[in-house]
Amino acid sequence: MSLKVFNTLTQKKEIFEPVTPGKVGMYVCGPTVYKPSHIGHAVGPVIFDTIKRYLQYKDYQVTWVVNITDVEDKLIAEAKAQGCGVKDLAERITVNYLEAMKELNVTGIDHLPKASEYIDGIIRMCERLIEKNAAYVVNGDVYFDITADADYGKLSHRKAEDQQSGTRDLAGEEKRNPNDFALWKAAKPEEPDEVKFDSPWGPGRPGWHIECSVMSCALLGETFDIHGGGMDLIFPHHENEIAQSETCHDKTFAKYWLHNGLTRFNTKKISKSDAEMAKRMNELVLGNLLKKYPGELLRFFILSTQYRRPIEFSDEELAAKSKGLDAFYRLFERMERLAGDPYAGGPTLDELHATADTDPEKAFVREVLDLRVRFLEDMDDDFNTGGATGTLFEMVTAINRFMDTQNLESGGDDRAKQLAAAAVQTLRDLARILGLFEYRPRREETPDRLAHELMDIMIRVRAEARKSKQYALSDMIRDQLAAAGVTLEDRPDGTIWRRG
RNA sequence: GGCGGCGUAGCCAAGAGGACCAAGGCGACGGUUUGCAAAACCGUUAUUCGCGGGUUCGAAUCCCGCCGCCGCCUCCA
Repeated sequence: MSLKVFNTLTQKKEIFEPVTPGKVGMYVCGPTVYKPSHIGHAVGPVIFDTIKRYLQYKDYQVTWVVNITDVEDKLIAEAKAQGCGVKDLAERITVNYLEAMKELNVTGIDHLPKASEYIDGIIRMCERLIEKNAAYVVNGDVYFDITADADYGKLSHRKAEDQQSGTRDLAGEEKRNPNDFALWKAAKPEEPDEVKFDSPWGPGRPGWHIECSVMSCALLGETFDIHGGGMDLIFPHHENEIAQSETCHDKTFAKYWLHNGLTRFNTKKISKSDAEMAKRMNELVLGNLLKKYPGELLRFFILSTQYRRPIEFSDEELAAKSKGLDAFYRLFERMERLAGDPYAGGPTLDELHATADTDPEKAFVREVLDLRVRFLEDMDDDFNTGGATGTLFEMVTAINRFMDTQNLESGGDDRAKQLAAAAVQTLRDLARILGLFEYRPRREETPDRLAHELMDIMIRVRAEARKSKQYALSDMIRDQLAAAGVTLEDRPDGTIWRRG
């Protein structure tokens, strides 16, 4: 099996072969840190974190870079509006972003370079492009001349002359071509000193695209494997990165371009600059969502579809996904009752494979192993996490069925239990690739000890009532607990309770 | 106007020429189990893949033409 990835550049699925065998460099455009991140910003990190996990599973050594753009027009405007420093604002929003990443179990980022820390490199790249006659200086601004790049437009598959010119006048008279873009912007007198950097062209700051070219080159080299980001970045951002990097180095910039679909809300793309959307942004800000929903649920929600598709965000859909996740948590709880540990260790399914002796055991092992193959085939097919999560559900059903038919709760033999535990391990090994079920379920906050003791008493009293067939009483207890948000389950090995 | 994406059951979502009279999840409805529930399991819920043509022995999958939704072309993950 070989991994195939959809490359925006060629618009085809291609077999993945890294530039250097065994190693993968991956760069993903991160946030401009001027306002708190919303759910749409989580999609990229979650999917690329999963991609990194899968590449590591396939034994690649992966270096993942996510940039932080901390010098930019919007930051300056927002800092002014808030009456704080640009740097102060950037740091605050960055911390907020990283907290959300942690909750989403995005753990794979190796480098988080900030544009403000690469000013020297940015200036050097500008100089190099000017030397190569691919850039020109006008009144302290430096522009890239797109006619210097014969391939310009190859990523977004568009020709500059076919484009409708923007409604906004971008001081176009300074530029030779309307599509030329700023590599360096001269400082304006009213801007704060902290965003004025010295350069050969006078004080100023980097244009929007160049920091990615410089930082990716510094950390991953002139050519690297995967460049990712949201679909909305294809043009002009990524197109311009390619133009300046390839013109500067005369080398391929990134081999594979992966773009995730955009998140919608009421069928429209989530955007901070959309007025209607801005009104409801509180519902979409990651910090708020994470107070309402576990990070694992948001991650699962994002991964339950193929990353190139748009995702429609809604509370209803999240509630449905949450029900789905519960099936996994219940299986782990069931395992815990059987083995004392939801994530019980022991021999793996591969080790037990040869020793399964009865037909049901053999069929069970076979089924789980086949599902593992399907999971990996799905992941090999352009990281089809939607299909992969489907096989995980099928695994849950297979394991539950095996537990049922082998009567594991009312005795059952030890080797059947061992097989069930090994199957749960297999399930978790795969889920780990998706960044799921790595930790003990946290779906309900730990109730205090008193609650536990009271529930124990309640359950014992109800058991007595049931023993003497006083069902009216036992049902009353159950109904009233249900009304209080506690569900009882009478199982062969005793009654358990849970919230919700 | 140019470029790109999407349209599969009530909802979400895999499948991208034959193993598909289309995975899986949520929901709904039956059944097993249970004192009754809950949970779990089993079954039913798309003879059909936006619409119309075409290519092919064969199409949800390829081609052409429509229709609808969305994105980019201006800051955006």
